[in-house]
Amino acid sequence: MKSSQQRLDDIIAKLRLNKFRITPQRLAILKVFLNSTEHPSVERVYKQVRADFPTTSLATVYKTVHLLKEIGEILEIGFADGRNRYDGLKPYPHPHLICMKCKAIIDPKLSNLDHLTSEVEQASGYQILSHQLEFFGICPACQKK
Amino acid sequence: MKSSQQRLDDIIAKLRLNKFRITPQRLAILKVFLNSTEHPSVERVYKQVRADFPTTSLATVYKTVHLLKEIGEILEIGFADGRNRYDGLKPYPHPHLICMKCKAIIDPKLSNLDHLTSEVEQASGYQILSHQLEFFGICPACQKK
DNA sequence: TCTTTACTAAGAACAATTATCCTTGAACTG
DNA sequence: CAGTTCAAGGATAATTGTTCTTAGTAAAGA
Repeated sequence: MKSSQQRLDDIIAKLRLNKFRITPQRLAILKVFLNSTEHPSVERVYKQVRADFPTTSLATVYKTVHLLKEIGEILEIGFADGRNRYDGLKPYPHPHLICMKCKAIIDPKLSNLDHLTSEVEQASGYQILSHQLEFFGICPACQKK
Repeated sequence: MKSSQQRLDDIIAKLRLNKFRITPQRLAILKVFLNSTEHPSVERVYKQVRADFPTTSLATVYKTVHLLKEIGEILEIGFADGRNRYDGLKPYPHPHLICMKCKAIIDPKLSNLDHLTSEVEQASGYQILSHQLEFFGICPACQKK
């Protein structure tokens, strides 16, 4: 497991390489992602960043999220109602387990899905580039209520 | 495989049973779903229904979609950008294969996923109620271009 | 028939996201 | 270390997909 600091440095290098500027806002947003295990929403990131940079605008957060998504350093977890969430720790396709009550999102351990992907690829003729797998349920804490 | 007519009758019976009225608009919307293999969007359904009922409002389509979702007769396929699509032919969780270029959605053949679900359920303590699995790629037709 | 209730249409309202427009500042140049 | 330049930020308007509100209509029950 790469350290968070190492990862941050790598991303900064990648941004520089692609001629994107390293601004304090971008750094602040990036750090929120690299230190969150709870798959934050844009709103959540915005609030967190505002704590340190009170003048940051929501548009900047959206732009940065878009940028980070673009260079493949965060993963978007899409929802039907538009309340998207993001994963900055494992920015590659992997399953998520979502509590329908408290909206908590965790990463379940699960044997890998590569064989499924190639099964589908073979049968369909599609060239598969990515996938998304979500389980919806009730977490242990919410079950007790 | 149940016939489309049989399925329509069943849904009508279910609506009646739950004291929902059978209106011409609802029938028209329902028929669009039962005759579409292409996983239509709300907009698509709206256009189709307008052909027969030119005064129907978009809100009615949304409401009916919501209702049908509620009683479990259509499946919502959620997208991060809000362009949701629906499946009225197989209203239970099953994988989808989506072309990132032309947005076509098909149902790939795939061995079942129940073991995955129970694997996750065991490991996490969550009570899993549903899941969603999508593969993103390029369809054979779009690959040629 | 009268009454009640559910439903529809239309447009307003909403929330998440994106675009616009002007200003600022990161990073390259000399 | 300035000076310059263009990408990025801030504020806010616009857009998009969806839901709510209101008033009118039609169906079912008394």
